[in-house]
Amino acid sequence: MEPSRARRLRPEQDAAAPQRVLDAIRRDIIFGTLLPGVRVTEAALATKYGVSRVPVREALRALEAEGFVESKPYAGSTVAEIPLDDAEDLFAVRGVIESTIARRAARRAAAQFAADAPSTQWWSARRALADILDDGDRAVAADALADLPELNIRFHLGVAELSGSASLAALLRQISGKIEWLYAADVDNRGKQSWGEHRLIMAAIDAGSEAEAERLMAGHVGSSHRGYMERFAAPRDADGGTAHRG
Amino acid sequence: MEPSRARRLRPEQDAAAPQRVLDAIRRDIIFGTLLPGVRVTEAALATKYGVSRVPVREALRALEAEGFVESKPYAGSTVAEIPLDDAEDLFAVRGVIESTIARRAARRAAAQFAADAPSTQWWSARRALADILDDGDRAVAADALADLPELNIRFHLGVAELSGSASLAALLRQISGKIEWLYAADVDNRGKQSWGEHRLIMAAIDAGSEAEAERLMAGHVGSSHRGYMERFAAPRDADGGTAHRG
DNA sequence: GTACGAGCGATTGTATTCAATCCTTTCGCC
DNA sequence: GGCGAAAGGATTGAATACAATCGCTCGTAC
Repeated sequence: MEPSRARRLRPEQDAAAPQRVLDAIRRDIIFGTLLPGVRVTEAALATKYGVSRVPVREALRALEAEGFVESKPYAGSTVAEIPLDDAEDLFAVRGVIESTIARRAARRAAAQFAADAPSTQWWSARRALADILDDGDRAVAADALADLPELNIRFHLGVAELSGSASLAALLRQISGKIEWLYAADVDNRGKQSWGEHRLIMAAIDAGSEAEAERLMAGHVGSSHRGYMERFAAPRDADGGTAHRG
Repeated sequence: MEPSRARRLRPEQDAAAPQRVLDAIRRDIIFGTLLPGVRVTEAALATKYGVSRVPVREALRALEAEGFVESKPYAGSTVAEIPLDDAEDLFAVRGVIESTIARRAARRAAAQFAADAPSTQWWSARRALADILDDGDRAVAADALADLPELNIRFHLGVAELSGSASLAALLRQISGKIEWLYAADVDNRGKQSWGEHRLIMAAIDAGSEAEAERLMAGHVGSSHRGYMERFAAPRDADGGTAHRG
């Protein structure tokens, strides 16, 4: 299972190269290494990550679907603008998706405990969530706030996994990148408090309380929403218009 | 330009081959030509559509992101099951996305009419919607219900275009395939009535009535939801379980 | 007769190669 | 001196070639 480094004498066949490149580029965009408007060429990325252009192409297509880059035929790709205008909509939709996910997860947890033998898949997802919660607590204790955006999105995706709804999980995955983007911009403000709410949500899911899990998740997302808007949207609220990208 | 039947002296650079292949495969899945569980190989698809494996790979990746196929490394892709279990969630999320889109579209329409010169982009989107509405009316009049699923999704995507929210449009595009899938399964039942509601929504948007547009769109999606569930989910409701795919 | 393992065919993942298109620069003309 | 058009370089899109992996079948041992 593990890619031993001794085995890599010639292969270069990772079978995960596109995913690795995708994560790396997205990370660079989210944390500001790649600034909006910058043009990215396939050849440069291929050289940077030590692969050929084919995996890079797949990664760029995925990033385009996620809204991180914009491409035109034969004209290349550029990094998209930070979606400030869309933040309001994004939070609204995210609230519904995540609330539904939380309800589903609680229902499924109850079903798993009722059954004689919980499914292996469910258990491994639950264990992964426990680890994520511990890692996040350690990061908070050590003031390592830079680690929180990734842990945050992994927690939410983990809950989606636990919910068992493939459609909802795919949808959340679709917008997870932008959520992380917005989260990273506000992590120094609300990061610690926000992380603390995760254990309450987890407890409600474990208890099988559908309504409680849904309510807590809605509140969790709503708080992030308000915090973000107060910090970033307030100055632009007066003119009532959108500030950039027409 | 045209793919001559002579030998491929020149490789025919379409620059749109992946999109064409993507639409074709998705269409085959939606309309039942490709049945769930069937294994699809890249080579076969490449031969069928007269392209190489590279564009086929891109199309398969996109289909995977949309949830139409499932892939494992080195193990190939299979057509996913019809998402009956997820239909409930899908309709719920879709309701929020489309309601928000309708509200946004009405707001933007009012802004366009208030300005001296509406933007070219807005006008072309509005014109396209008018054509779609006419085409749909003709299809209904001619009892050509098979045309409605595609026209339906084009109408809703067109409204998203009109809303000006790139995030919401991308999100709707993400689930549009499955919406069309569900719609096609129920078009003989609710197709005509459902189509008639589109002009009411369009009128509310043109009038700039945000609340009205949102209300109508929520009702429109909600009706589809109820109709679909009454037809497909009711028989399975008694046993309280999910029937397939765990 | 059944279970286990090695060999083989089939299929995917990536690299390399070549054609088509776009963008920039420069040359010619007004 | 300014403007327009064509040529060249740069970059993307697709096809072909090759390496790595998986699933299946056949053979063998128990």
